[in-house]
Amino acid sequence: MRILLIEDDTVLGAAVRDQIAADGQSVDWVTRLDVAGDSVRTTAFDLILLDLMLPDGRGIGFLKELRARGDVTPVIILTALDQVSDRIEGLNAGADDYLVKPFDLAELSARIGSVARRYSGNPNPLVSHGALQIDLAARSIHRDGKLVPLTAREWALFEAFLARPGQLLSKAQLEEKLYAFDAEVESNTIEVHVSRLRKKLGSAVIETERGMGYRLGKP
Amino acid sequence: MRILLIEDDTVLGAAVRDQIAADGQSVDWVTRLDVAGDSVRTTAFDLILLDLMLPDGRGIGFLKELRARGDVTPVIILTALDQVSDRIEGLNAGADDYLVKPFDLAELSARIGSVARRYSGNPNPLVSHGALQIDLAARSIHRDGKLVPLTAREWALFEAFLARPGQLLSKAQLEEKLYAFDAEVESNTIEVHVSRLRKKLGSAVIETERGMGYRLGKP
DNA sequence: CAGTCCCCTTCAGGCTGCTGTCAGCTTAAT
DNA sequence: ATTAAGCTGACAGCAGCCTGAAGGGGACTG
Repeated sequence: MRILLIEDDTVLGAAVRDQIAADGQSVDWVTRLDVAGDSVRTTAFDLILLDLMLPDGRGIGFLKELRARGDVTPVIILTALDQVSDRIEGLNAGADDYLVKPFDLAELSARIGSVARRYSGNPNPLVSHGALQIDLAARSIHRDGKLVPLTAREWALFEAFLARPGQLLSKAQLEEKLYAFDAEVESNTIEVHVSRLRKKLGSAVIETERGMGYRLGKP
Repeated sequence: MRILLIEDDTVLGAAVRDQIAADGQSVDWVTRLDVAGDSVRTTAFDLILLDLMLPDGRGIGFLKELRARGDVTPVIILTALDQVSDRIEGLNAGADDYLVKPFDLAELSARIGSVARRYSGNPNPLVSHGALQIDLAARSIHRDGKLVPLTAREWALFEAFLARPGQLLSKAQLEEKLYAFDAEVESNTIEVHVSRLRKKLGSAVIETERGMGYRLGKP
């Protein structure tokens, strides 16, 4: 597991680094937020330990920025005792846990293990298709890392395409998928939903075969 | 949990008592050390909140005496003396934690929970989700540091979401979780419980996917 | 055993926003 | 150029969802 330690206190920093190393994890230790910013952009860490009082700014801002970019790397805040509001603010800003200085190194290990375990839970299998990442179990689609919410009908339609990638599907077939036998649709409903899907997922995702039907485009 | 509050300041004492009561704990409030001495001899408390400056002596002495008798009830010191020497003396005398006046009541709740946890065996791992801090083992949730009591059904429901954060869960799936196979629910029970959860935990916690189900919102 | 309290379920009314429909426009094929 | 086929903005209706209120029932107390 790769851990980023952001801490300007050299004594505490060294102690934490050694403790983590003793646990068999690898540590990158930086003492400034700007350096940390570079690190998280170039390396995918599994966990970030963040001190709140640093020479070049407050850690809260760093954390908020991180989350604003959509980064969900777990963060444990290390904070001194008298920063009550900071701690609450930290958790609200998206921290996963906090430790109050001075903390026990064994407790640090425990917290790291806890967070790691929480996040190593088997994630759902992801299907990639071009810029789209599809989590079938969660029914979520990310486009360029951003969540794209689909409505029920849109999902049903998109699922039909995903089930037969590259295969031509006539409107009649699609209607059959979307509407249990009995229901009747007498208009261009499929066209409308395809249009809505393309607007959300990108126009290249579904291709039109004039007179024949639709098919899922190549990634 | 039974808590003994030893504090001679009537304003602060009342505030602390109310806060603890709001957290669902029971409080005994005394203003003198001799009364406190009687209390600890007749009642088994789970936690003692101890002011250091009292009309009939210093709290440190009381604490030392307590420990000398082999009493290991956790003690949190409340002190206006923001002095390192006092803190150290308090901790050396056997205190488990301390709060410097004026302190945040939410912080007090958190500390109480923390101490309680420490003495209930290992510290339980805390899961943070936005403004929520969730103790899965203790089945307790703190929102902005304040305890939010959940009923059995509410917890079962919330747990289902926590198990698969971000994943879409249909009402059918949730019903399966809440009601062992046999039971039948023929109404909008899930909706009602979701509604109650949102009222307690914040409306953004659970998101509705119309026609498909619910999912745990992003922190 | 009566009394009390609180949780759970059910129901009903109100609201939201998805969905199907249509009209007018664009594109492709002949 | 003509025509068929597909695209898309707009909109009304309604299914699905939310929530306050009420009643039943279980657990606890005196």
